[in-house]
Amino acid sequence: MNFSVLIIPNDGIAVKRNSFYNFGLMLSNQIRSAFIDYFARNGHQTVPSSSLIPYGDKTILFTNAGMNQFKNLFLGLEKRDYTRAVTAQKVMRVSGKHNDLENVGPSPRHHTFFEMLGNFSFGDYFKEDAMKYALELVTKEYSLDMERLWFTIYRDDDEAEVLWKKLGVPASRILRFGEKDNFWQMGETGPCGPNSEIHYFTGAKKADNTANRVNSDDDQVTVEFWNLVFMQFDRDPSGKLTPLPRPSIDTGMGFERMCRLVQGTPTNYETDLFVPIFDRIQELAKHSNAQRAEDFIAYRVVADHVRAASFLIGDGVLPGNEGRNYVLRMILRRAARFGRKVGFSDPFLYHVSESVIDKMGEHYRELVDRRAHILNTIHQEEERFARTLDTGLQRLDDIIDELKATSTQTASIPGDVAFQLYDTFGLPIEITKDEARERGATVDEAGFIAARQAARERNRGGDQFAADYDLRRSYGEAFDTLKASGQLAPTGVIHTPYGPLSVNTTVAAVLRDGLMAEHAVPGERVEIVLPVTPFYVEGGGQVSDIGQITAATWRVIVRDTQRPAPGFIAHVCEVEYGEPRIGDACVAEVDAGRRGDIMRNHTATHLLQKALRAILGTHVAQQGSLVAPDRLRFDYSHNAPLTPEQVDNVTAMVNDAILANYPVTATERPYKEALASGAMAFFSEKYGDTVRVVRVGDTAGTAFSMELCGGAHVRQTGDIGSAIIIAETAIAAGVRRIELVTGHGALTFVKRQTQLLTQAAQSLSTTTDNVAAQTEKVLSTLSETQKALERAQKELARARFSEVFASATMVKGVPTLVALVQADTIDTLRDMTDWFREKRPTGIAVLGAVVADKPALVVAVSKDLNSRGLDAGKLAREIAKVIGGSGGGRPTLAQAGGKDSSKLGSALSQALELIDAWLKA
RNA sequence: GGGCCUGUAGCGCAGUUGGGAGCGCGUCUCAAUGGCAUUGAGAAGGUCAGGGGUUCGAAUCCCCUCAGGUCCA
Repeated sequence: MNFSVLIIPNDGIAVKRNSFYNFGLMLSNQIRSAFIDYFARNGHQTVPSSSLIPYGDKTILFTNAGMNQFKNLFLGLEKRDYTRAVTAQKVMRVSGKHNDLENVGPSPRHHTFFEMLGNFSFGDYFKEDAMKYALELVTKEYSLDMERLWFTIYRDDDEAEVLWKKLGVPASRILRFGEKDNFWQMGETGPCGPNSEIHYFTGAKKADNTANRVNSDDDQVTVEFWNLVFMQFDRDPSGKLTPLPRPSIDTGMGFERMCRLVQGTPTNYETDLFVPIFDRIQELAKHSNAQRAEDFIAYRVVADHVRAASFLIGDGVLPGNEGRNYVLRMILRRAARFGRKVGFSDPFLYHVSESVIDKMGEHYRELVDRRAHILNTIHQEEERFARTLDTGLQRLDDIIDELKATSTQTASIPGDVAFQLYDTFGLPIEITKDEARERGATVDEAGFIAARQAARERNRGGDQFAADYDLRRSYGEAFDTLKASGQLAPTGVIHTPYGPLSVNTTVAAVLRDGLMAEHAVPGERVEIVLPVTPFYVEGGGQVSDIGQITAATWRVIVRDTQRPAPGFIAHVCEVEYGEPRIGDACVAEVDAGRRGDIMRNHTATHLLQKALRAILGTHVAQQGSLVAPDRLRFDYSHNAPLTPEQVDNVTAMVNDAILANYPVTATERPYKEALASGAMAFFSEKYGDTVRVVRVGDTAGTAFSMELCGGAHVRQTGDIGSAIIIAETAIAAGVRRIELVTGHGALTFVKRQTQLLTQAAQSLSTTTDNVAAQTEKVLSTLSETQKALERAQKELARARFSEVFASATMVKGVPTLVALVQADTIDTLRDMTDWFREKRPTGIAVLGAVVADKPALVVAVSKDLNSRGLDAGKLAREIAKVIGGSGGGRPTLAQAGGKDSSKLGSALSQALELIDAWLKA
């Protein structure tokens, strides 16, 4: 190890400032597990980190806090069988009030990706216990010094002060701050409350351990590391706070900071989370220790960004040009850029990623499971960036050449040009500057910044997520009311999508835009809630069921099925006749034919995925899927088009599985056990503690396919009938899409293809077997005939031209041909002027013809006559006026067109007059 | 979601107030050589991404769509 420890002298307060390599301090993995174990011992359910891609939450780009996955619990929309939880949560923050990408690197404490340790109480314990746990963990487990701790509380939260004191915190260490620092809220409305932050003094001199360093942004001697949020109010749209019946706890501890504090390092980057990554970079760069110290900013940027990229890709994000895909591309390119700065010229980030996977893979298994995919994706993006730089630099070189050619002074690249290179061609300004410097040119940086500012202002977009929360809130209220009144079971709607497709039940509620209504009238669009429903709700790519609900006096058509909150299912209906009312007995029936088609396609999706992995390799991972009645669409990671053979092989494997008529079974199992048995789980899907495993294959032996899936499937693969791939396309870099039809869809497809083939055969007067050969024959005959025709037309035109050529005259000693000819195309006219030129190298030809019912003129003037002021373009323009059109062209050859064919003759005679007049002058 | 750039022969590309679709590489044929490398001559190959509009006339100007690139939210 070539890591040297920064020893800071201390003047007497107990402090640990040791290298973890030398003194066996806690390593990051131990620091993480100490947190989790501590809360697990205290009755908390250990919940795995959720994906960085937020599930079912369109208001955020990335998971940005530990509480994200519990949002519905805090909002009261969801219940789980535990009331205390502890997590180590993967978190991404790229932009926001406290975070700017530009800070990452220079700043000792900003990261894009980091981990958030948190304990949560959902209406279980509150302030006092949360504080007690926090203090005990920090002082006993992490052995931080009580003398160095500071506690901030919200201005009005007297209770917090009393409780901290009760736990032994001196009053002098409890500081009060306002909303900005110590009041937390999820959004404009909803749960909120005061919080209390714990800070730690890291300085060496006792005299510096003062209150004014707490929450001082420019001084990181005293750092905040844990925020305890006391969720105790609900804020309504008017801003009024009402106490929550069951207050909750949400805490977040910055893991990297805690590692820094426990390991006593000057910044997060000297902890064992980053040092192995730095070592790898140094090894790859072949840097000396001095170079490594010199380039610390680049090391930090590369390490941070590769960490973030590895985790993002591990959670299913691919580099792209919008949303979170763009963020991934941006950080990868920023890392590559900093890499170039310190001497890397070839792709290297994917090698750095190896060290990230090695370091973090023990806790985050997805990194190890998707190692090849992660490394591959990073490598590809590095190469793509290299190509972008190549074309950008080429363009820049051309610009510099031009500047140098047009000016004798030092070439200066205008700001807007530099900005265009960046904005349009992706060439970073730093690289533009470097290249310019090497070529002895400068860049107008102020102009660049101004251009970028102007572009930002142009680009102001609109807000999108406004109404979402209010709507969710009204559904939540309706849901609570229905459960309270007993119209729905305490767990919500009983969902039976895998059972019989028709059930007898009663209407629990009629909703209009999420609000409770008494009844509905014919033609109206409402949502009907039933205590039990067989309707499938869109999920896992499978579309919602449609169908009907019928009662003695009314019937509604179910157009869609939605789940506004977990356990709450609404049927979007159109009233056909009668007036549905709450309490009416009714029969809910799923459109069974359509559902059958959907199930065939869903099971076929599993077979397809298995076949693709078998034939293309295990890097094939689902990127998205649509299971509709008429077809299925399957997007997966793979970086090349399938060859026809591969398509054949995949089709054969899927159909063999269908013909094998494997049974399809679904079982509920604990998540971990399911994974251990080899079931495939997907990126960005959210799974509960128990999962449904869909297995295709005989009960004995290895399964053909096994996936976690909540969808509806056929009972035997034979039910699928047959499967046909109808399209194989690219949808993004590294992602391909297959469309496939089964059952009725396959029949329809084959029928259509057969019809087309039969029609083609009939048109060709041959049998279907001979269509290909016959087509080839007809095409070659056609092409020969066309050529023969062209030759004949040309000969005819030549013959006509010979006649016309005889009428050529001498005007003022210049051979001149002005004539009305027969020609089928303008090209023929032009050919004729060429033939004239062959015979009379010096001369003028003006030919007119009626082409496609319109008058056309071609004027040819030999080059030597141009110098005498004769211009074909001018002449064409002039005489075109006569036929009601206009024309133009080059000085030697021009053409004109018009509308009035009857005037062609007079146009030609005018041409003769003009030529005569011009030659005279 | 918005801005900008690009889309022309199998591949890489040029195409200038709108007026004759080209270049290089590759492919095929013939010839020189005993054969290959090579050289020479010739040929094939194009819905100018797609659709609509303006114009006598559109690869070129305008609008829409699609695909790729790129920046921003």
